[in-house]
Amino acid sequence: MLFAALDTGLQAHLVRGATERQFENDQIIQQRGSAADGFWLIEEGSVMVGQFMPDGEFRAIALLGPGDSYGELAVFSEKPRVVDAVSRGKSRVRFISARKFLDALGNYPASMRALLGALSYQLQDTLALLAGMRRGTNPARMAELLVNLAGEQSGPSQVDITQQELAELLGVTRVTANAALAQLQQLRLVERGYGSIIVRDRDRLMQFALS
Amino acid sequence: MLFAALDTGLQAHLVRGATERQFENDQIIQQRGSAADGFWLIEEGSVMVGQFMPDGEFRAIALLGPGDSYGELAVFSEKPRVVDAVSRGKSRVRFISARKFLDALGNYPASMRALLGALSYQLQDTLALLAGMRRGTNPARMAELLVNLAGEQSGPSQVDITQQELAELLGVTRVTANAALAQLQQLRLVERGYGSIIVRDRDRLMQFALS
DNA sequence: GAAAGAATGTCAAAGTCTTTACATTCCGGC
DNA sequence: GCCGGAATGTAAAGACTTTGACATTCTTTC
Repeated sequence: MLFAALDTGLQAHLVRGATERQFENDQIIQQRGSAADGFWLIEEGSVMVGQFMPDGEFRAIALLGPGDSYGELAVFSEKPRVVDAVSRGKSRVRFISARKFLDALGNYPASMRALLGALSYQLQDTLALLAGMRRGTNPARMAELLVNLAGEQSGPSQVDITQQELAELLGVTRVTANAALAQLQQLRLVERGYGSIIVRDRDRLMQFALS
Repeated sequence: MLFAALDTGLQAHLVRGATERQFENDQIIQQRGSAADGFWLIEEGSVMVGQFMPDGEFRAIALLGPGDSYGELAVFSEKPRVVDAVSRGKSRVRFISARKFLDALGNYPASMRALLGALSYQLQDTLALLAGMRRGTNPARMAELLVNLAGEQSGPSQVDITQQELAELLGVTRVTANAALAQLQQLRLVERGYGSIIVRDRDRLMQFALS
């Protein structure tokens, strides 16, 4: 995330001057097409970023949690926002205004360089994702997604997410997501729960994703 | 492209100090995983950027032409390159070394800010593409691709590209690409040629892509 | 603890894409 | 002008995904 790339002094300065806001479940935080007057920093809860299609379908891009930021891109590019953001459950976020941010950034040239690096890294990552998108079977893509969601720890861990949300992140239907999970469960890599997935063996799951 | 975002004085300075190189058809210009010691600026010909999959299949990401640059991302992020680049026909490119570039960039703070903007814009664009690409029928995705390739002019225009290359850009087989083109042709939106596609009506094609 | 809502499990039909294969058409070089 | 390689056109079988539908299980809320 980009906010994390900033100088810690700058981070603290921005957080101090930022207003806090709360959002309820399914409440829309930012809408596609709106002007970019700032960006958000998640303090508590989680936010789903994606696009609502004309037919009402939601295509998710990322699931963000505490410490993650979003909406900076539109600030830098000075273009309207291209994604919608929806609160997932209750969430508490800080809004950092564009003007304040850009003004302060001028005093931290090193952070500007760091931002360039972080942005480039993320674009590289996204381009690689774009190329590899249709590669691999659905269970393999699901495995990769779960590895990312499970985080760093190598032991068993629980990911609180519905199959519908997993399907939206993969861009498939719930039926397909369920079938993929069933296959991973048969291999004893994960276990399906109600509103959660337990990752039994992160290492083997990652290996499966690459096959 | 990012190079175009730089100050014209800086552009000229970089081009002067850059070595020129020629590549033959299908020659590999940069390989995934290699270190980023600089970036390329296309002067003549065109370059296909993408990834070679383990099974030898090529998954294309973008088709670049004269004036376009690539390879800057790895320079900024200081990570290995994530994409392969292959010359399409003969091409002439300039190699701009990373050290020279980063040194010079320090003297142009405004260009640094412009780069942030350009990078953000491109990441926004790619993210939107990622969300949109995941679904939509193949003819619609083909229509969108052709609109991008055809460029700005609204009259009929010819795109010199094979169906195999179009298929690689979409991530489908040639059979599917051909079927999609056939459907677009039936609607009189495009015309299939030998090694080229004629875009008959760019506006209606764009409209079709969004349906 | 009963009811309502949310989430999961499953099935079958319909549609789409890939794979494999082969025929045809176009273009450049001799 | 002919020939060979490159590119396109097409067909059929098989695999996978979506759609629509319905049953079941789990959780929360009165």
